[in-house]
Amino acid sequence: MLTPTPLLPAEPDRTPSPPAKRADRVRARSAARRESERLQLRDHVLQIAQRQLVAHGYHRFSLREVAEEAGYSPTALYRHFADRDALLEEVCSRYFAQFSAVLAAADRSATAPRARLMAQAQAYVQFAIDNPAVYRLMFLERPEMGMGLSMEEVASDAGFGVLAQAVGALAATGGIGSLEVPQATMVLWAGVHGLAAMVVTMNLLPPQHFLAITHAMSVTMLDGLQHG
Amino acid sequence: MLTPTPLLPAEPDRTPSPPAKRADRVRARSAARRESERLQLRDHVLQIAQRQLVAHGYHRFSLREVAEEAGYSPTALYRHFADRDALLEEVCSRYFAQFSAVLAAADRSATAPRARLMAQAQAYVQFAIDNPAVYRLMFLERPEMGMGLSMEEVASDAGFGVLAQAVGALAATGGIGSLEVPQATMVLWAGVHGLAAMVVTMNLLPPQHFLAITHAMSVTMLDGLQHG
DNA sequence: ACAGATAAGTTTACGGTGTTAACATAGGTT
DNA sequence: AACCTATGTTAACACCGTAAACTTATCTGT
Repeated sequence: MLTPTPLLPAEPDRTPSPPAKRADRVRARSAARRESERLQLRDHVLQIAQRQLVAHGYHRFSLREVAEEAGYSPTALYRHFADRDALLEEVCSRYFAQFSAVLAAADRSATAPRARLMAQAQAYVQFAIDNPAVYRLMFLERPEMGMGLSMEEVASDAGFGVLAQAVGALAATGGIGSLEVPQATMVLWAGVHGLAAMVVTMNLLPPQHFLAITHAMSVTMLDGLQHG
Repeated sequence: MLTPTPLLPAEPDRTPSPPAKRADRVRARSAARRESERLQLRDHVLQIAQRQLVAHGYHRFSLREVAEEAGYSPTALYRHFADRDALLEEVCSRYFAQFSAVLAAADRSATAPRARLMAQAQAYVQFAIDNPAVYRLMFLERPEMGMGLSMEEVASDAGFGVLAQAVGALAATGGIGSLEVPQATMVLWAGVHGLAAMVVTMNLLPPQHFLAITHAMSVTMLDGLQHG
């Protein structure tokens, strides 16, 4: 009379494992399923947000429109993201992974430190050309980014590890003159960042011109570091 | 019976100038007064917009709030400005004048081309540090800026005339190696623009650090140009 | 001098945004 | 069976930029 599931034979102790664990297992599996559903939904929403960001551009991005395309009411998204900014932050972090992968690939395309840095610069600006709205979101529209780091912390951040490492390699060959590695890293980063910012915010020149200028800037800076 | 102003003695032909001009004069003066009032109002609104822009930052800037502080209904501003963007555009253009004055002053603070460019770079980043919201508005939030110019047009634009001229002077002393003046100008501009963009969008380092990096970047680029 | 045009301001209203609060409900837990 | 929690919903709030209609003062032509 204590059997709680009268419809099923209950089949007690089919496995010799410690008793009363079966319920725990289904419970765990159900929890896992719910969790996976939750993640799947998050992923779905994030994919849509991502699509709309690149499609409509940064300024037109709207939480309500994401919700509509996802088939939810606007407020439903608040169960999964704190607010609009948090959602964009997540989109951001996904692209950060992709971005650093692109830079790493460019870095691997050459062996000499100088060539590695040239390739990275080219890939950096190319990424901005390919993903203007995303680059804008990642680097131009997040006032809370960083918030008082030291230069070393910035230069050795995960996103710029590839850059800092290549600069370190260049330094080992005596290629950065009197500057320290963090300073040189910041200078190089700021340089390409300036070009990328121009690409994504003002369209005064066609993209391939920017790639040419990127080349000119890279050789200029690398030459300058060497003689500093 | 043709005298149009009966309340006044009319005092005909007090001056030997051609007759029937008096009415025209008061009309002209009244028109001038109206025009001046209009300009004064525009100026008033623009000053408030300017203040709110630097006070609340770019993202919080609101046309309605400007109207309220100015003592008008929100829609009243539409008699004087086409829309919100036009208003910001005017604020922008005022700062452009100030900005290029700052750069020109820095340029005059030295005589050697290289020193002039160093001073300009420092003043450039300093301006961004002093007016982050304004710099953002001027260079980061105007997608319609430029719209397909040639590199020569950009480099010789009024705002960058000082820069381009100094680069020209540097070129005359053989200081920019194999690059053309427009390319070298763009490279230098993009470099400081990258630093300025970092200053106004992410606060990862205290401002004086950015000035130090600006110095490092300037010498690096100028050295690099010389050996290119 | 008077009628009409013009300019500058108002109120009202529309469609959009992000976000909060109150409610509904299905699922798992006890 | 009762309860709780997670996940949705709808309704509502406070903004935003902007268009349309209306009011009113000023200037203008006859």
